Parts: sequence; C-alpha cells; structure tokens
Amino acid sequence: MNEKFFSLPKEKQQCIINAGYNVFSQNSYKKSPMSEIADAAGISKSLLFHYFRNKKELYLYLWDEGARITTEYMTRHDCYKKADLFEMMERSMKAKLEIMRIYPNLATFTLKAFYEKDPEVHDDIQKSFANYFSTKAQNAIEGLDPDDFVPGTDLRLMYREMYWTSIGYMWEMMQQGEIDADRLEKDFSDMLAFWKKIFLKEINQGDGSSD
Amino acid sequence: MNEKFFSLPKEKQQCIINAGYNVFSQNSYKKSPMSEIADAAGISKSLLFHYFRNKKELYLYLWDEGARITTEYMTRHDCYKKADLFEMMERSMKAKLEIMRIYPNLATFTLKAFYEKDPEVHDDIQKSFANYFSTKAQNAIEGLDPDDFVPGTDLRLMYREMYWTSIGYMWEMMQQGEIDADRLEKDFSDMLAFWKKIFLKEINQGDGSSD
DNA sequence: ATCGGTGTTGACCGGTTCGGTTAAAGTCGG
DNA sequence: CCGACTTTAACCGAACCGGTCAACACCGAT
Repeated sequence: MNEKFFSLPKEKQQCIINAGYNVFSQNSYKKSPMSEIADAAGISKSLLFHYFRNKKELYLYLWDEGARITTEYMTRHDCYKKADLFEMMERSMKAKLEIMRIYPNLATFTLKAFYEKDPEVHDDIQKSFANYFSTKAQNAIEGLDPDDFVPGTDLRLMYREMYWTSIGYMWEMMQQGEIDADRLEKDFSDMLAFWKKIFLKEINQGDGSSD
Repeated sequence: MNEKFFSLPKEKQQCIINAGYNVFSQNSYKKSPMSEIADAAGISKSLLFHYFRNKKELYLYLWDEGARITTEYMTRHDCYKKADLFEMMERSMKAKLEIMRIYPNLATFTLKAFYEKDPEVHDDIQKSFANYFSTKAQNAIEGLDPDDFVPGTDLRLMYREMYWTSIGYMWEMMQQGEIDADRLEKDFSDMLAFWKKIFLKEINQGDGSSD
C-alpha cells in the first residue's frame, strides 16, 4: 500500500477506513465494490486505488488496522488485567463504545471478516486471527468463581447468552442504519445492570431507587 | 407467477424456495442474482424465469410464502392461544424449529426482508407486513403478571434480551454455514431452561435430577 | 416414425458493473 | 510560470446482470 495514505490528515484517513468498514460489513467481500467504498468516503475510485494497490490489500489493511485499534483501546482500558467478570465486561464495554464512536462498523466488520469464505482472503484472515487473538486467549469463563453468582447458574450458558445478546443487538441496529453510539451506550449499560441483577449473588440487595 | 410452479413435486418446490431464502438472506436484494438462486436450486436460470416472471415477483412470493408458512406452523402449535410466557415461548420455539428443519433460512430471510431498503421492494414488504403481523399484535410483554417472575425483574429488558439472544445466535450460525437443526434444537432448549431458571420465581425449587 | 405438448436448457442480448489503468486536470509553493 | 504533488474523468476489457428465445429432450397418442 501507498505510504502517502498515512500522511493524509487523520480525519480523512478515518473517513476512508470507515467507508471500508461500512461497505464490507454489509456485503460479502466479493460483492463489496471499490467504487461504493470510494463514494462512501467522498473520494474518487481512482484515488482509492492510488492509496491501496487493489481490493485485497485494502481489505487486509482494514482487518489489521481493526485488530490494532481494538487491542489499543482494550489495553488502554485495562481489559487485559484480570478482574471480576462484570468489571471486565464494563471495561471492555467502555473500550468498545469508545471505538464505536470513531469507527461505528469496526466490530461488525471484524465479525464478518472472520467468517468470510472467499478464497481470495480467507486464509490470510484466519492466519492473522490466530496471531492476533489466540495469544490473549479469551477464556473468560475459566477462572470464574461460581460462588460469586446466583447458585445454580450455568456460567457457560450465561456467557454465551451475553455474547449473543450483544451480537443480536448490533446486527439489528446495523440493519436499521448507522449506529447511534449514544443510544448504544444507554442500551448496553441497561443490559449490563440487568445482567448484574440477575446473575450476581447479592450486589443489589440494599439498593433503593436511585436515578 | 406461473401456476405450473405449484404442480411441481413438493420437494422440488421447496428446493427452489430454499435456494431463494438462502441467497436473499445472505445478500441484499439488489446483490442477490437470479443465477445464483438457480444454481443453488439445481436448475437453470431460464427455468427459474419460467416460473417467476422477474426477480421482484420471486422475492415477494418468497415473502408471502414465508408469512404463510410461519402463521400455519404457529397456529398448528397453538402459539396464538394465550398461555404463560414460557409456555408460549416453548410452543413458538417448537414451531419455528419445525419450520427450520424444512426451510433453514426462512427466519433470517424474513428478518432481512423486513429491513430491506431497496425501493423496488421496500414498500410492498412494509405494506404486506402491516397486513400480516400487526393484526396479531405481538404485545407479549403486556399482560404478563410480574408476580410470576423473580422480584425486581425488568420484564421489558428480559424480553429484549431473549429476543436479541435468538437473533445473535442465528446470525452467527448462519455465518458458519447451513443451519444444523438438531444442534439448534438442543441449544435453544438449553437456553429456554436457562431463562426459566433465572427469570421464573420458583418453578425449579423441588426439582431433582430427572432425565 | 411422427406429431404435438410439456419441461428444460444453452446461447444469446443489451446494459451495467467490476477491478484496475492512464492521461490529464487541478492545486500550490517558489 | 514552473515543477511537484494531489485528485479525477475517462477509459478498458472482462465479467455479470435481468431477461428472452429458439431449440432440445422426453413422452404419450396417433
């Protein structure tokens, strides 16, 4: 890729990157035209090809950049320092929310890229994924103390439920159009408070009605 | 559309319909080529156009048929006769599972069609939706007795959570490939048992381990 | 064998879109 | 006015799209 891309003003860079996340997160790799991305970024197709040699290069750059951004924000929010589950979730939520204010479709792009089957990029993505994420193995369920939770709670199910809820929420928001970070923040903190209430043992006993 | 389609063996009809659900549920309307659907159905594009005059006709037929199938199975499983929430959910789960064994991608297609923005079909879908579903208003939350649930449970949040979990689960399964109905049945009944346990007041107190 | 009807297809059409290139236009400091 | 840099319109050949059509395969009746 062309180094001149990096000497663009940060704003313009983000604009192009977001255009990519936007288009690639809504269509498969093959059905995501470069022209559409260029339009979304407000530049000409030629210029896009000036910065990125071809579509694959752009796609893989977006993937790498996504991983970089994610780990950067996660680190900054202490998401890799062990704490109790909900503390971790709260931090991670804060991190991802901050990301989403700048790159609204990064999360969806990453998720979709991970499942992308097109042979032109599949192998590269999978290989890269193994590098980036498996090192920081997210075995969040292991190492949880069952005594912290309501007796009889299946921690594995609890975790999956929370995971799928997040995905389902994001999918539906995305279908409706651009993601509204403020609304997302409210919805997710509601969700998190809700989970605390139903899963944690006795955090919310002496709690009156505070607004 | 050509009436001869209906005199095809049921098997072949379902095969074509499923090919449609498959392709349309993975791409937007505009980016779902008829050729791809024909291939997925194992017939030639010409024959597909022989049965359906054009793409729009096929799309709207799939939508109508989807609504018909859904209400048929839901009625057969007494999903419209009021009962308590989890009984209703169990019935509706059974119904949708039975559907999914025959039309694995109907649910995803319907959800996606509902949000389809292409002007060529948007209005027809929305108009039809108003007809089909708003009549049987799914105000499932209203009319619930809070006393049945763990004290302090926010019923609205509970409902949304279960809804999004379902969507998130289905989205992820779909990304991985064809949906495995058996696994889905197990996962969802696990999920339902889990919800009962955490949301319902005292259904599972005197329960030993019976299999 | 042949005729007609039915189910099915390959080949084709005109238009559009695709990834990617190129030559030239705009822009700006000196 | 120059030269270097940024940006684009116009273009290219190939592929793809929705849709058509003439013909092929099959089959029962003649």
